Amino acid sequence: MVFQLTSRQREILDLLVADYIASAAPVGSRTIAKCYPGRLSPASIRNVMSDLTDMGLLAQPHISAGRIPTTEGMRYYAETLLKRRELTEDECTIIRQHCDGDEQGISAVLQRTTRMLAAVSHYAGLVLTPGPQRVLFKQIEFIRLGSRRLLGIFVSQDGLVQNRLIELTEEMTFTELERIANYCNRSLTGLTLDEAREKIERELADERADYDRILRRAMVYSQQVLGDVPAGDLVFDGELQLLDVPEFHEAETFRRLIEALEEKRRLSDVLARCSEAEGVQIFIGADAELEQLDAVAMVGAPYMRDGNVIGVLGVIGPARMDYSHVVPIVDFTAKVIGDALDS
Amino acid sequence: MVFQLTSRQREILDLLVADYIASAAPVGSRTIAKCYPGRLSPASIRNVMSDLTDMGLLAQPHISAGRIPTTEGMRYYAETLLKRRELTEDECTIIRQHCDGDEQGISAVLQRTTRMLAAVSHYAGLVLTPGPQRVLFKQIEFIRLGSRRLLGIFVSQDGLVQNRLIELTEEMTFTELERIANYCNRSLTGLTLDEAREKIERELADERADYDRILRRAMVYSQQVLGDVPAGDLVFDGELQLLDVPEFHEAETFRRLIEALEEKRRLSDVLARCSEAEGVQIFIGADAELEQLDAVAMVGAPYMRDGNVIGVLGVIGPARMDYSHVVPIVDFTAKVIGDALDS
DNA sequence: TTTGGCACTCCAATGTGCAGTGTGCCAACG
DNA sequence: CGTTGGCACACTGCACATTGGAGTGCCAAA
Repeated sequence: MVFQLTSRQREILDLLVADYIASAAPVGSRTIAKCYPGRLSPASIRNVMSDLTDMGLLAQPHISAGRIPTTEGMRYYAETLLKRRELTEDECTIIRQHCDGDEQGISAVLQRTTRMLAAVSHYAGLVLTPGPQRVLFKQIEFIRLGSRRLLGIFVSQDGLVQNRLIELTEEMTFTELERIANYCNRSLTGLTLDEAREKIERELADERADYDRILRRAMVYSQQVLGDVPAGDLVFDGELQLLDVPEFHEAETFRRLIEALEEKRRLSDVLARCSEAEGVQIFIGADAELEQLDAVAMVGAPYMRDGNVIGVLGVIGPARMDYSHVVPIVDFTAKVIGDALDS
Repeated sequence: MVFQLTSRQREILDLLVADYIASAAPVGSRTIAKCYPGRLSPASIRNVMSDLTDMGLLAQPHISAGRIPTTEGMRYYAETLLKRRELTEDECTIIRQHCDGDEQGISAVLQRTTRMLAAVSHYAGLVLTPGPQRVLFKQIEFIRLGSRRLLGIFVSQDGLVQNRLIELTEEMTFTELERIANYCNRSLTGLTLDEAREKIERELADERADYDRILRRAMVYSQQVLGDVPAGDLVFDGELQLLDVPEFHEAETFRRLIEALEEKRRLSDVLARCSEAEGVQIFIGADAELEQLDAVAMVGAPYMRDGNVIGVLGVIGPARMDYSHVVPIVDFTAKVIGDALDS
């Protein structure tokens, strides 16, 4: 829905939302009048507020209370009125420090980023790690742990490491293992995880490949290793900080929120939508297709490696979030992460 | 402190605590009288309760309310009066299923165990993984990721796998790497992690070892890999279930609890005490040296491998916990885990 | 179009009364 | 002497009424 608002309506909506974000309480006409630059009387402001209510941008909790923005109103605010605050030097430094990959692989970097997002925003931080379409196969190796045990190790191009124990039905010599690893590496290098899995499927289905018992093993083992890679995982941190937010003070509300977040499947859909867009996106309430979570909002941005979107990061908090603060944080973090990951 | 109670006093304390555990509310004399086998009048029971109050085993929230057990009273109950419930067949099966190592290494098993403990007890489950004195070195390997990058992989005897990326200052050939790995494995096998680290320290300090540049590298690299092993880590699960407990309903209380749990250092001390004892231990309130956590209790038991205690597992919940249920769960789980880990 | 005034609505805080539950003490009982 | 019933008293929790404050909507005047 597109709204055509007069400049006065916009101004008042802006002031009202700003006040609501700070106070979490319904805002009355007098409050607005006090800080209105044009010195309008409360009565005039009431008229405007009444119009905005009719349009569905504001609502009253009860007949004689102040107004609070509806989800629609918040969205209009976020899309049209929001003024970004500049980040301080300190904040930039903190973000850069935490995202700086100290060469310990992408998952460690992303984990630290999640924590940093939570700390800087004071809400919950989240990061969606690259999905199987994005993870690039680099190398697979097999280490003998005993006569009948293997450790399979997968390394992605960004340093994601995954290992899996494999129980053998028959012994394998060192040279056989070497041959297996070589074969896998030769035929899978450069593929995405999805493509690699598919290729393995095909080779296993292909009867002719049966001619070499060893190569067949190679496929079976790498299938096991690759099957375990938790690609597209959703990492959270700082959920506890949401307890400080009045909206989630009550045990039951907080619990429902956390449980909804745990249900990662659905959240992933939202994040997928986010990764198609460019730059920061704001999802508010029902927008996010998270039923019963209309008090919740998410600020997310895709992050890239070498020009391709590979994941999403962001912040989850109350719909009444301090967007002017959070948006630049998320935006900047996504950029920094991208730079850190670029090869 | 040792209390000498008459059998009547014991009986009444038992009934009172049992009722309090079920109701979470102060218990009056009439309530006790109703289910008292010897058919005493409320007045007589009041006398006994008054005595128990003087002894510090019971307390009154206010002058004319029922009694609730003090921490001291709970401890007496746990140590002297507690009758274990037998586990049902179902519960045994569930526990066995979840502890059954499907050969994916000790950390996966312990993680699943934590979750299971939380699910079965309806409180928070916790597991302290083996510390550096307990983890046995089995193998270390180095994989070339590029001309100047290594992946170091450490495998413990129980299948704990740890990997670390290592940035090289100069190239290494495949054979050099092989020599390094062989040297490490030869000199460290069978040691505990602590011993291995110490030995590496010593060799590095020893100037004579300088005669071989390669062997010196071996020590430096393995030091990096072993340094990363998160030994003695504390794993939690099901904290959210504590929100259902009336004691932790309020945001602030719950928050403090979780924060105290996160402060793992102090908790580890308690767990260390637990691992020195044999069988299930119950820590209630200040007992646990966790200030401001007098409403909290922990039921813990050490678990063993091949006869040696290597870690602790247990349940954290309200002091008013259903011990008769939780104690056998923790006890049985520790035994099952021990069996699963025995080689 | 803007403004001040006024009646009206509703919430939140406060006070009051009352029923319920529990204690402590005492005198009586076996 | 331990046990019991009775009684005065204490405190909570709930329902209910009262009040002050904040806010709206509408209207008439500027």
